[in-house]
Amino acid sequence: MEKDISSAVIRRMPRYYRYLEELRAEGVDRISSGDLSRLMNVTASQIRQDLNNFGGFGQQGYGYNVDYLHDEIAKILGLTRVHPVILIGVGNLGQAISNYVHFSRLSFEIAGLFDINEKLKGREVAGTRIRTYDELPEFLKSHDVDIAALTIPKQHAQDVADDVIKNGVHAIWNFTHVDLIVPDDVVVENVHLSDSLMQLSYNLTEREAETSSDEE
Amino acid sequence: MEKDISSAVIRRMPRYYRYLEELRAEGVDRISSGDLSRLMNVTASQIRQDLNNFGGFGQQGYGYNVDYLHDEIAKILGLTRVHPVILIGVGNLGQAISNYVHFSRLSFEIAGLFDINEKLKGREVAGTRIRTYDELPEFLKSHDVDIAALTIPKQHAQDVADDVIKNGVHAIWNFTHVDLIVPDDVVVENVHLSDSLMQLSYNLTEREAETSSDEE
DNA sequence: TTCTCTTTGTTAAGAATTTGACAAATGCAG
DNA sequence: CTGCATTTGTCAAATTCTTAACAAAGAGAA
Repeated sequence: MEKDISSAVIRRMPRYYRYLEELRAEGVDRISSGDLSRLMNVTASQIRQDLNNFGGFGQQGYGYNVDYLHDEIAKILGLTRVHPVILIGVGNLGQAISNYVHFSRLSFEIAGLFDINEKLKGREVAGTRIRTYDELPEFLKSHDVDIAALTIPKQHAQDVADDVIKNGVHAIWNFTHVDLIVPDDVVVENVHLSDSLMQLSYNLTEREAETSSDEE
Repeated sequence: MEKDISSAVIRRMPRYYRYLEELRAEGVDRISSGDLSRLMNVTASQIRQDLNNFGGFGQQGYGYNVDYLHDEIAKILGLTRVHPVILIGVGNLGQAISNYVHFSRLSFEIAGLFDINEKLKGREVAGTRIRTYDELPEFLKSHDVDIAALTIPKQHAQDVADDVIKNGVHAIWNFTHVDLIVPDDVVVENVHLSDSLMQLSYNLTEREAETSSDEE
């Protein structure tokens, strides 16, 4: 692409996409940045600025065509093709994520499930049978895999990351509570549930402090 | 507290906390912002700046005492008391989250589990029996609940949020794919898995574009 | 104790992000 | 077809966030 887009912008794109899906489902066929800004609770200026990083999708005096903008954002986000995902660690969270990926109408599909626990071998989750971890290298040689989701204890996280990277995976969806060290050409997206919960705890604690001191 | 702390700072605090836990577990008893910066891959300046929002926890010529700083951050994040959590929607994800909260060594405990599905009634997850959704108001009257985790289909999200708020809950951990509309005195923390996956997809797509064009 | 080295807290500069403003383009009513 | 109303794309100002720099404080060696 052209320029480097700021990560602040990228973080907001999926949200735009969600709202456009919603609007499309409701049969709305055009929307102005002003209306969208009221809906999403952001400034209209930010919406226009964000979208213009990728091109002029709107039209003066008209606004944005919902279908068109939706599809353009899908292209931007790389959702126009299906991304095969493997998931490693089929515990509670792993199963939940597998089902989530499997059933969501997103552009991702479960290509394989792996677990260190031999007892799980052969069992099916989200329509896919579980393989043992030692089948992983072989599997990655014969299958095109875009993303590895890591839902394993943090002790193994870095080792498993190293393994999948060594076998050609370039994107990791990391649910473990550690920050992975990876080469420059590998992208990592963290879902740190504990961090999220701690932030909530902070905000809750703040709220209580404010409420009790009767506000300023 | 004193001033309003920027949300950029708050987002980073749980990460500091994680690293301090790790250091403490390793028996390290002091650390300088410089060493921590190398470990965490952020600037030392940012670490000092961030911490100083809350007070001077370090000492010139010495650095920070790991135990002390750990405990101070725990206080800041509101982790020094146990937060009772109810969870609504005991599907795959709900069970995973329940177990996660139950087994993690964090300051949160599952106080109740609720599901609309009558068939689940009485079953146990993470050591807690599942109640039906209509027991919720009664339950909230007799129990002190800090946080409601929502792991339900997005169609019900806003209604359920309204219900728990009406019954006195002030913090929502939202796993649904919609943005909730809540009063000013209610805090919401979103875990939007789909957004996260889309960001990963974007970064992966970008990476591929860069690689194929042989870089600049 | 004294001197040197380390390291913080803090101020200020620099960078990035967000918001505001408006000219130019287009829609739409009459 | 004309003219007013709408709305974008973009430039500039304002704000927020990050990094750099350094004086002051204390650690630790001799």
